[in-house]
Amino acid sequence: MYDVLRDADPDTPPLPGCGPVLPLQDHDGSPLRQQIFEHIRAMGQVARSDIARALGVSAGSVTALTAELIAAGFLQEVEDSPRETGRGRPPVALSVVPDSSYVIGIKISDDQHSAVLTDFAGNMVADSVQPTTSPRKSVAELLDETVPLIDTLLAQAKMDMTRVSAIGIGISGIIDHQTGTVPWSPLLTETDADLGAAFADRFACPVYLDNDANLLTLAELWFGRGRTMSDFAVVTVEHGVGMGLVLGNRLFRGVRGMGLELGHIKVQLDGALCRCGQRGCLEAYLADYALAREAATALGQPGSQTAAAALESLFAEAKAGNQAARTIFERAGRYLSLGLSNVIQLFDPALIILSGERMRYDYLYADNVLSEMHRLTLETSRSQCEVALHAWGDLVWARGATALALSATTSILIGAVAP
Amino acid sequence: MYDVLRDADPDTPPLPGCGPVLPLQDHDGSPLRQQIFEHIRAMGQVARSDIARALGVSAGSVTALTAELIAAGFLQEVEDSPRETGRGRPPVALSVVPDSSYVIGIKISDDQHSAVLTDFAGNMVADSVQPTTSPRKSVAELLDETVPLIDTLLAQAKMDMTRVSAIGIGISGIIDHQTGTVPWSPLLTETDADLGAAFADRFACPVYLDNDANLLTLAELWFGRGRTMSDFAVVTVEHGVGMGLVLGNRLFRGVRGMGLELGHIKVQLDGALCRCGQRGCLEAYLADYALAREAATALGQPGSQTAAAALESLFAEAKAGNQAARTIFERAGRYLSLGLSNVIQLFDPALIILSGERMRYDYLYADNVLSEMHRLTLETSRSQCEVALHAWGDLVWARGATALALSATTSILIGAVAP
DNA sequence: AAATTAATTTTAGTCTCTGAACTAAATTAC
DNA sequence: GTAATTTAGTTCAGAGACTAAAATTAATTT
Repeated sequence: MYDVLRDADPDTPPLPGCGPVLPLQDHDGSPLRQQIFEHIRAMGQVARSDIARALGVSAGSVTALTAELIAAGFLQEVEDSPRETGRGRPPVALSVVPDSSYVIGIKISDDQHSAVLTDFAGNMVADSVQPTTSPRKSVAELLDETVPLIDTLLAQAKMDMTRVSAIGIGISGIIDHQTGTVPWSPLLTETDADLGAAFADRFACPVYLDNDANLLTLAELWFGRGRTMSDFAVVTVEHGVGMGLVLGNRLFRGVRGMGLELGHIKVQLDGALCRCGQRGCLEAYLADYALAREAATALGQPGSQTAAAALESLFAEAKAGNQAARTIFERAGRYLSLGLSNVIQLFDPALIILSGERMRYDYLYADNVLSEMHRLTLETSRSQCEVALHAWGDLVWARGATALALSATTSILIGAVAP
Repeated sequence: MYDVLRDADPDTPPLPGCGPVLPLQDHDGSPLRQQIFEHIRAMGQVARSDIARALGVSAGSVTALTAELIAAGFLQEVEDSPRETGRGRPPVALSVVPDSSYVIGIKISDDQHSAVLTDFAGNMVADSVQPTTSPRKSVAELLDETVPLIDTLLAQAKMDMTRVSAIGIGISGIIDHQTGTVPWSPLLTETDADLGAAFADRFACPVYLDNDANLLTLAELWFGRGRTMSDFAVVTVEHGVGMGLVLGNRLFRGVRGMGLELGHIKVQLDGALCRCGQRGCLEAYLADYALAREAATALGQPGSQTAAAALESLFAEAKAGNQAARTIFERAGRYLSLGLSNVIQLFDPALIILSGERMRYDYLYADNVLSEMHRLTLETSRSQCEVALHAWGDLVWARGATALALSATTSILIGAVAP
């Protein structure tokens, strides 16, 4: 019933290119030059005539604008002609010049930081991971920790910072994407930290910030299943319960940029205690610490072990047939159904992607969770919501951060190409 | 604590004009001609120079485009100059020619239909109400019932259909705004009724359809508090619990046009039975039939009376000090808090308007509902959500329907003005 | 080799909107 | 009362972004 996606799925050859494949419904804002560039990157390679047809613009415009982009070094003609079948003059495919620009994506975590270097065509060129000791630190300490991370990355690709156009950074907490500030994060000792500016200063490079859930959503939009969907939701269950939403190929960040806190919608009056201090939050029934708490009670496990370890042993117990352990997962599964059903009821997406690194607790992602979700949802026949499970490697977040940097960098660089 | 708005509030003189006052953030799509027209209508009357400043366009463009619109009969210069204070040449205000076009808004209900005639400047010119006997009928019967409704309306304004440019219709149920079809409605015997086409045929006029909650939201956006807010949510508690959302001055209808079913989000696993057949829906704790059901149980009232009557006597009992009646309202109030808190958590609006005709059960709209809502919400200091209570007359829905027709008609008529 | 087909390129506009110069109508300074 | 000052509105050449249609190029058929 679930549509399970894995990174190295052999039977689904990855689409060429990166970024959303479908055109924006509302693509008035961006000039045609940028639309053409983004279409070429999304398709991997396309001929001018196909671009004209796909975007519904005249061939003359495509010739003129691609000529500018070729002259500026962002596009190139592909030598070997891919299509030999046609009758008339063979099309000449265009593609993005990969090393016309690079971006770095960084994910800050409590136990390790990861980084990815991506070229302008969206190819992952290098990656590095750096363990960290203290989960919570000052901005200055964080900056110092990031230097070797980026050094390793650049050394791997035999590059230096001068060719990097932007850095995207993901960190959990309350993030103000607009200003690049962090009102609060569990990983920082400061509040209202001007993290974006601090990084921009240190690395002399534009910096873009966002939270985990949005990064994951961008990763789906740029590199995953979401590329062929212009509207979808992403739900992730990890330390907390997060959600992201894409509307018309664009990340929706909530009216004032702080919405989509799926983990803290209330699913029970006076319900279970959440780490946010309130009661009845969805997260309090579903996140790792919630299950670990129940494991400690039901199985008499010591409360001293980490949430991850408690969860592992709870999972093993359930697998071994322990009924109490199973009940814990089952209840969590029912609450997941309820949460997903509420997402469908409010946003009516055509697709929900359950994404993240730990999508592997069968009990949580069993078929009956899905059927319970549909049972809890008022759906007209035409609008059954599809649900896909996408287990990524641990570099997803950093890749999502490169998508963030890439999309911002693209409009700047391509917008600056003069006629 | 609540910001209570009433239609005839003496201390808040109504803003002139109609429609959103704030410009669209993303107003690339509409040509400048339409932007100028809509700005003039929103302001009631403005001088050309003010338009240029407000929209950030050159004065030359404003002169040229307004000249076209004046020639086409949509705009006029206002004779008496309103501002006498300035130094230089006095500005000449422009305003919409009210009778350049008219639209009709119709609300279909179970017990009565109402209609409003609005001129192109947004003024309500006439209204009529027609009782109906059977709550559920065929499209053909509905059409027949609508004829006298519209006849009365036109007679009142001494007009005929030839001057009406569009009809907006609101009906409860599952409405497909795009196609004008009604997959299901409690007021129709047919399913998948092509209601829009049927009306368009009968009245020889473009017809636009939408559901109650969206109409109410449009009424707020065009004529109410929402005019000065480009992003807000509307929540209404009537027969059911409805919700509407405005993002960037535009009505957000959910990804596929069927979302925002706030009444059917689940707030309790295996909770109270909802009329949709499922359990634990917010509506099952909050809508009139839910309260009436509890009233029947707690007060031993006969189940035979209407929900409205049961609710009235329950309210009277509560007012008189009946503890059981009070408890019913109190619990409903807590669930309202919970529902509002979930709206804030997911959408993060700056304002929620509690709107509708029956905003008068103090117990439901008491200050402690509001404080409970804030208590249930994770809010950073900068983003406290404001809540306003807006009690409209029973023509709100029909007025909202005129807004629907007006916005569609405007782009057609103004777009057709040739240079 | 000529006809046909399809992909680009060129060229001559069209549309929309801006910017700067110019006119119009009032107030204020002397 | 007249000139300087201010603000509103008008005119018009032209930039920028595209389009439409003719011209060119390069292959496939016949």
